[in-house]
Amino acid sequence: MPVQNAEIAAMFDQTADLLEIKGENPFRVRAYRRAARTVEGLPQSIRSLLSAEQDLSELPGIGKDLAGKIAEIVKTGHFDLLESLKRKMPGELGDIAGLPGLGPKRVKLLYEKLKVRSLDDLRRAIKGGRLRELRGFGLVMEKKIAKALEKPAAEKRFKLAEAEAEAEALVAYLRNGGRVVVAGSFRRRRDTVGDLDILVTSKHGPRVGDKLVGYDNVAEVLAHGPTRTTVVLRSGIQVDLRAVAEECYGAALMYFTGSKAHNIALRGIANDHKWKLNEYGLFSGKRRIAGATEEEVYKKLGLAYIPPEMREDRGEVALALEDKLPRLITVEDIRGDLHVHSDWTDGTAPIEDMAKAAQACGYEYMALTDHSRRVAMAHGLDPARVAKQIREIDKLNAKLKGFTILKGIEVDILKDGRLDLPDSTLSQLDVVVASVHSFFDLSREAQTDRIIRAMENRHVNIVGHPTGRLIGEREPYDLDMDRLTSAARDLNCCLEINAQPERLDLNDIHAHAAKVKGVKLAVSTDSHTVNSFKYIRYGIDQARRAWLTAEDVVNTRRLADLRKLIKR
DNA sequence: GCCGTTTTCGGCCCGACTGTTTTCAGTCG
Repeated sequence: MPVQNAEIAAMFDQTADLLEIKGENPFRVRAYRRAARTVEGLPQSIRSLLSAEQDLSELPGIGKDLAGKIAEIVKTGHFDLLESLKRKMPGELGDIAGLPGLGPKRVKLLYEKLKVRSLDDLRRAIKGGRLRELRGFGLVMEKKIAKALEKPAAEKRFKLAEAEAEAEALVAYLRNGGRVVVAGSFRRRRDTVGDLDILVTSKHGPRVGDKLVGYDNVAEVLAHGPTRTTVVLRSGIQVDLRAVAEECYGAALMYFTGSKAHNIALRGIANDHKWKLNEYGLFSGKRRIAGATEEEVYKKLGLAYIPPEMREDRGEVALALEDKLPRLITVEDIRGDLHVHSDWTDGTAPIEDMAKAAQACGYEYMALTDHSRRVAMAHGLDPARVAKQIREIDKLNAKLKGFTILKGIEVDILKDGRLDLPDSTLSQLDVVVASVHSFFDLSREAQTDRIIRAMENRHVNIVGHPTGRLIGEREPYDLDMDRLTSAARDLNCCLEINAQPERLDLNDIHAHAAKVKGVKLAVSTDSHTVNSFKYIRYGIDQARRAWLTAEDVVNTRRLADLRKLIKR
């Protein structure tokens, strides 16, 4: 089984954990972490880069040594350094370091003084009252750790849309005349959000922290200082509140938006100029030379303004230095939705209502793409009902002004890659979206073959929700994304970014990989109700994170151009 | 371990808060 990028990243992360506990040079530790992020965020698989004889040491944060180690892992499936570290100390030490209050130093102490090698060892040490006797530990910390062991912090990340609902309520509550803005991965529009980072500007900073502590939904207060307050809400989501003065707003917003790796890169640039960048501003000695707005700070650093969605240290800083950032797609660029259901199958509204809702979004067109017969639960259409629906759409189109309903289908991809409707039916349609709705657990090879075979049918214009994931509920099915995107390029078939908040599929990394290969994408809502068209912005969020421009997305085109573009 | 129009050696982001101390180390983001 070929090694995946994510597996290499995980090996590097674990290596970093163990090196850190061992007390290694912290910069060496950081190098492994940085490399893990680079590998993880790579648009292509390491395997394909190697077989194309690409020099891995050209990747950011990867030098000659790590390039060699990556090659070793791909070739052998093993990583010598990690394995020898694990021989010397238990691999689970990394898990222990994940507990609140426990970092590398204390874990090392636990291991050396109390022979704690596992979470169970730790439980026993606490029971025996041995923890509190260690230097740097105490009764309070012992209790905190015991509690965390008892109720393993559900390492939960929240869907962006869920976090948004929580954030909006909280922002409304905290509003105080100053600014209240949610930063962090929420502002970078990541598909899932681990915690809410809220920035407020106020002359009464400490009082805003007090107000947060008094919020109805607060379950626990983790920290509460004059400028920073951390709480956990009942839903389990953590909130970090930070108060700064107005003149620091821009620098603080950058600091709090992250990502951490992006911030480190910017601070490195500040360093090159003998300046210092922190959450209070950009400083030359003690003099603040920028900080009130983000634009000002980026400009002073010699960078173009980097949109939050790109701030992942995936090459955006280098592009900004050369003023070569892509112009990211916006919701306003979208001219139509190419994946829409009606009450003919599992949608809730008649075709006409869906069309009117789409038109109300300012769209020129939508493709009606109800399910095919195989998806029986949804009363999927057979050829006869498709024919009937086509006549219905013709009637509606004659009635509608300035709007076109495209005849379409979301045709089911069968287990062997054949389609659920005959070519004679598909050929009558304007837009064919082909999707997998069954047999999620095929082998990687079989699943990839299956979807490529479906794409080989020249009536197929778009592959719908290509990985099938449901965030937090169902893993993506096993796919060779490299082969899939190459096939999409060669066959001139589009891939979808499905904007349903629980799908967001393709994700940012895969969508970026597709773009890099020259594959066109469709950003669609998969709407089943008249109110779902608004989800388009979640799809656009991920498209922006994938660095897509309007050019990369087919449904930014006027209808005539769209027809030409998706024709095969 | 990475990286380089101030460097191939010597740097490597920066500050808040907590719990443990008696002036600060460790953790966290």
